[in-house]
Amino acid sequence: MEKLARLANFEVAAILYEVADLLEIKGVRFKPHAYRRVAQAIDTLPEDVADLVREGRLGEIPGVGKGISGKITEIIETGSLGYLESLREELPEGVQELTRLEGIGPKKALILSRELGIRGIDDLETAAAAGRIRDLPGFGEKTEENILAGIRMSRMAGERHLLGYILPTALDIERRLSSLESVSQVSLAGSVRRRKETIGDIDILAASTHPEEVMNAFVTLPGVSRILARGVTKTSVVLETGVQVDLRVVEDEHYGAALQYFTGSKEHNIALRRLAIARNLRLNEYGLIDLADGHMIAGEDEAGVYRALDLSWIPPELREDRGEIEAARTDTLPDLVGYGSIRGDLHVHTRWSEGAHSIEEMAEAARALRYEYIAICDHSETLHIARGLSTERLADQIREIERINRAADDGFTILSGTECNIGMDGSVDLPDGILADLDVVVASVHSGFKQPRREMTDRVITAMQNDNIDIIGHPTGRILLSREPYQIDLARVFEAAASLGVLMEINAFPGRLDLPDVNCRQAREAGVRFSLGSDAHSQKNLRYMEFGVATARRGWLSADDIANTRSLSDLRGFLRS
DNA sequence: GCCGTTTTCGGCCCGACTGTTTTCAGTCG
Repeated sequence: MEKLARLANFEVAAILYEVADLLEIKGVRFKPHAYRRVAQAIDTLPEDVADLVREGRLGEIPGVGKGISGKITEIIETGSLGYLESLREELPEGVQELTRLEGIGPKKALILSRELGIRGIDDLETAAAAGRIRDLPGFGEKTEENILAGIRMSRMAGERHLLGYILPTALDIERRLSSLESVSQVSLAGSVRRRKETIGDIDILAASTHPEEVMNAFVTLPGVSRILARGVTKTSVVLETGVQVDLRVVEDEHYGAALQYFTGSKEHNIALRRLAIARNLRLNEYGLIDLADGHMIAGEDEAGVYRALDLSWIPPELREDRGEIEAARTDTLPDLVGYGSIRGDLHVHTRWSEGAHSIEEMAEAARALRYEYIAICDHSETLHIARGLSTERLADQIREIERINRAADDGFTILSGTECNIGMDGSVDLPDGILADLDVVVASVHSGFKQPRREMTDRVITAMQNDNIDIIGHPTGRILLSREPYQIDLARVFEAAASLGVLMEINAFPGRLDLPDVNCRQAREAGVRFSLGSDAHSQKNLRYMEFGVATARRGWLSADDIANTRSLSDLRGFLRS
C-alpha cells in the first residue's frame, strides 16, 4: 500500500530555508534570497502546500517559478530533496550551526570550518578558549572574545519570546525613554509594534537632537547586562533576561521614515522599496528621496511616506508583505477591529475549576475593563488535571451565576458557560440537557493530539454538528515555542463552521494565540465568524485580550467579524440556541 | 532562481556598526 509522508508546511519551509543557508555559505548570490522568500511564504501559507502541489497551483505562491516548483513537488512526493542532500555533501558538516551565533555569518563560518576543521559550537568554543581563532584571516582577538560571549548568550537565552512576555518590558523602556528631556518622540518599532506572536528582540525608535545623551541613558537603564554595539544613531544591548533591545535615534525631520523602516517587516520594506525604485525614488530610514534632484519628498511622518507612494497608511499589524501593499494602493485595506472594541470576554475560568479567583472577582475585574459581559467557561469533568466540573457541579454553578446576576443590577451580565472536551469520536463530555441550559458552550480538543488528520478533522466537525456548541476553542491546539498544531484540515473545518454558524475562537492566551493570524484570514474568506476569549485563569489574565485583538488584526479582521464586539443582545444572535 | 508601469535579460533594499583593516568586508536588521 502506498503511503506518502504528509509533510506539514513548516517542514517543507525548513528544507527550503536550509537550502538558502547552504547556498549562502557557498557564496552563491541571489539564489538564497529566492529560496528564503518562498520558504517564508510557505511557512505562513494558510493552505497546505501539499494540496497546492496536488492541484497544480504552486505557481500561485509569489516567488515560485519553474525551478523551485519542481523542488517543492519533489519534497512533497518523496519527503526529501536531492538538491539539499548534494549541498550538504559539498559543505563541511556543522558550518550551518555556526552561523546561528551572533556575529558569525556565512563567510566566517566557512573559514572556521575550512581552516580549523570546526564542526559545531562545542568545537568552536574549545578553539576560541585556546586562542586559536585570533590568527585566522579577518579574525582578531576581539572577534575571539565576541565568539565566546556569543556562545554564552546562545546557551542562556532561547531564540524567540512570547509577545505577551516581551510587551510589558518594551512598554517600560519606551516610558523611561519618553521621560528624557532630550527625547522629543519615541515609539516601539519592529515586530513588537506589529504585535507579532513571538518576538526576537525589542526595537525602539526615538527622535532627538542630542543622540549621545539618549544613548547614555539607554545603556544605563536598569536591567541592561551587556552592550553589543554602540553608535550615535544605533545602539544594541542585552537585558539580564537575555532579551536584546535595539535603539535607533534620528532627528524629528526623519522620524516618520525611520519609524516606517524600523517597524518592518523586512519583506514589507523590500516590497515598498521596489515600489519606490520603480518611480525613480529611493526609500531609506531618512526619507523618500527623488533620485532625479536628490530632494526629500517625505520623511517627517510615517503616513506621509505611504502617501507619497500613493498608498494609504498601513496598520503595522498588516505589514508582512501578504497583499497589504496592493490593498493600500487600491484603498481596500480592511477596517481593522480596534483594541477598545471588545465588549466582553467569552472564555474565562474561575476557582470552580483551575482558575485563581471566584466568579464575583472575575466579574469585578471585567467591570473594571468596562466590559458588559463575561462568559464563565470552566473545564468539564473529563479534564481531571484541571479539576473539571461534573454535570451536577455545573448545574450548581449555573444557579450561582443566576443568583449573582440577580443581586447586581448594574447592566453587567455574567453568562454561564463551559469549555467542554471533544472526545476522540467527536462527542462532548456533557449531556445535551445541560448544554442547552448554558449561554455559551466552548468545545475544545484537549487529548488525542496525535490523531491522524482525517480523523481529527472529522472529530471536530462532528462536534460542531451538535447544535448546542457555539464556539470551537483554540482550534489548532498549538502552543507557541513548544507544540506544533495538531494535524487538521482547517479548510474543511471552516467550511463546516460557516455553514453551521459555529464561531472559531481566537484564544488570546499569550502562549496560544489560536486561531493563528494567517488562519483567521483564511477562515474569514470562508465566511467564518469569530469569538475572542482571554482564557483567563486569574483577574490579571483578562488583560491578555489585547493579544487576541492583535491576532485578529494581523488576520485582517474587522469588528463585524467578531461576536463579542457586539452588545449582549446582539451577541445572542451569534450564539446558536 | 525569479521577474517586469524601465526589462523575457539584467538586474535583485539599504544603511549602521565592528573589527581588522589602511579603504573595507562581514554581519545585522
